[in-house]
Amino acid sequence: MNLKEFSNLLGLSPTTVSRALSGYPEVSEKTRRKVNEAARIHGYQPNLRARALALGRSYSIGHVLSSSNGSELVNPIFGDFISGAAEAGAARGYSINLTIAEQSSEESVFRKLKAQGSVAGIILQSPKVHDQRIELLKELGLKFVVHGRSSGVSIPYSWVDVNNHRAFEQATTFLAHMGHRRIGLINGRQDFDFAHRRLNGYLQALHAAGIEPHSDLQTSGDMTEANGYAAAKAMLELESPATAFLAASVMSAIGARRAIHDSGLELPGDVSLIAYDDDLSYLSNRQSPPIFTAVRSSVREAGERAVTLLMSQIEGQKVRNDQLLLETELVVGMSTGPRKSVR
Amino acid sequence: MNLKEFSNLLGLSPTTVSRALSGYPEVSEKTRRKVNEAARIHGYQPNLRARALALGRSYSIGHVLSSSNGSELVNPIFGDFISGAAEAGAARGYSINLTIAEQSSEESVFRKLKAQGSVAGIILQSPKVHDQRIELLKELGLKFVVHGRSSGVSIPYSWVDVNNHRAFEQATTFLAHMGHRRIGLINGRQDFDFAHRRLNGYLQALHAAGIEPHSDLQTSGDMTEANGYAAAKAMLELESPATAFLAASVMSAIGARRAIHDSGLELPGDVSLIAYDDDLSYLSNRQSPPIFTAVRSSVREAGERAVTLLMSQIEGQKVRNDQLLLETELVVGMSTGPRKSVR
DNA sequence: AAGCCTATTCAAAGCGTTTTGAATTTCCCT
DNA sequence: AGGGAAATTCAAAACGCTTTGAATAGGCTT
Repeated sequence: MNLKEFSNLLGLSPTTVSRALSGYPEVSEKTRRKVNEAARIHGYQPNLRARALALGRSYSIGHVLSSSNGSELVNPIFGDFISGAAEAGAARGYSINLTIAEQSSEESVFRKLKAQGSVAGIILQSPKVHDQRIELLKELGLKFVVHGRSSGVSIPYSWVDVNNHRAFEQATTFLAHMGHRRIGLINGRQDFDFAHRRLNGYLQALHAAGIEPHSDLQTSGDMTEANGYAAAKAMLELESPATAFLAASVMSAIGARRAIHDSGLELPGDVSLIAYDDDLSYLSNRQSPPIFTAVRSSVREAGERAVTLLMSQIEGQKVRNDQLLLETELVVGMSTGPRKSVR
Repeated sequence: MNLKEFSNLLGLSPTTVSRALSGYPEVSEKTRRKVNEAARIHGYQPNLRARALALGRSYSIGHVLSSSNGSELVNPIFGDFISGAAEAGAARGYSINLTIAEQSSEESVFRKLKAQGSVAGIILQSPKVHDQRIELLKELGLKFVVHGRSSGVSIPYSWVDVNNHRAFEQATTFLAHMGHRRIGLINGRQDFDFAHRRLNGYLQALHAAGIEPHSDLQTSGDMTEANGYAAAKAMLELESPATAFLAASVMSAIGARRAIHDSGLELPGDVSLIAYDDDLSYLSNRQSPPIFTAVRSSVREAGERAVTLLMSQIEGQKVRNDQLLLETELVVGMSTGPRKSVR
């Protein structure tokens, strides 16, 4: 059923019906009630495609997954992030439009999104260091919010990020205070901006504690269980092995834990371990006490915040460059303890 | 730039230009080349909203996440599944339209999707036993494919599913052949159909091996690390403890592994463990030998297959009820071994 | 070169909304 | 009762595309 049919049914003009449904003031209370009632009964809903065309805007938020020739891994935080984003969007009648693109064709996908007018705005996730996409989106005039920041990009843009620097500085300091001096960093991939910032936080804390950084004690790679295992294993087999670890995700922490057990060591008796905890719903570290001592920030919340920021940009008239820095919370769990004196 | 402007630029009518771009035969090769060239140069792309309206159909595939009052966990397989789905969709110019709804309002979301004509079809995930949504979608006349099946739904519908029954039967039999008779099942939530089928496969294998099932050795719950831990822990503390486990996901298997270590036992020396492996990209069990012995089927592939099936339903004229049963592969890894004679 | 058929191109209508500007109704005051 | 302002309602245009049915150009045949 379309608007014309529906308004005929009521003996009203399409104009009035449309206005009644959209809550415009120039329609009498009586007819508004009548219209709403009838809409409910007959199940009439304006066709979204026509509406989008007439209004010249779309009610969806774009998100482009990058597949980089199929080999790249799906971001483990994607599910929680997008669920938060979808929730915040749904509250204002927006849905998420998901596309996938190889890295090489990502630019053309953005251009297409712009030309086709299929999205009202875009959420950009996991930016690299000096991420090209930010400049591209600005240039295209698309509204967007970045989840994370990109060092080296100088133009202003909206973002929501966690204070990764501070989180890792704090975690490192915590370990140093417990007497650890051989602290292994199991970081995410170096080309991602957040990993870059985490490394800096780690280094700064080491410096403050008067500890010499060692390249043997720093690795980076995909945040998988397997990589966490391999990294920790290697650092435990050093001549002067690590006595504590800092893992960039609970997943790598789990791998590190396996390496520790495999080496016949105990957690936290022999070795300490702090994880960065995205508070993923399927990987909860919220029991009390938490399994892992962790610096925690909910990625689901970040998704909500990012979309909320995007909304205000879409619905407001002028381009804004809002920025939101979320702080992590240090939760002490069962994976850290003082350094064993003898080893 | 819109079609009218663009065609003026070329000195052609909108009709011809539109046809040239869509590859219709009644336009000369020469003008087609000219049009395509110009489109490339000026970056013209037909507005998708207008196109969708004119064509009366949309180029997106709906997926409704259920949030059930915020407490429900994001499905851990969601990321990989949707990435596969998006990839298969992108190949044919479709994108994924993501909405979130509380369980109570899910029905109205589907109705809205239908009335607003915003999607060409729907992917339904993780059906419950006797899932109401299937009948609803049929009734609404929406095209859809279910990832999984729903026992108790008798009307025909399209689905892509893994042979969960056979997978768990096979895994259980494998353990039984190694001498295990106290095999603990750490299952997913019982209301999900797949968990139901897995239980049946497990029971059937026990029966075939002449092993009496025991309710102490069967748990079900969210497939998290924490639940895997708790379940395994409890089964190891029984008077006559489990000597082997069957975990419904790698995540719960990781929890079970922690429980095993916590109890001072060795894997696979003292206890064996088989996981159901969705082949998630961030939770890879693909090293050789694999960490866990597992029954494996890629959920990413399932996403691709589901969308492919949906496409043929959308683009074909008649409603089809295609069904695709994927088999799992048993991979032997480092977590299983013969039952220890003494214990 | 005229005539006819086919290959191209075009003008206009339609998709289902929203919105502008005009027309109508209602209400109140004198 | 008549007039004017305010409150409602309406007809028609617009959004940017696709497609129908008509018109024109082009190519062959005689």
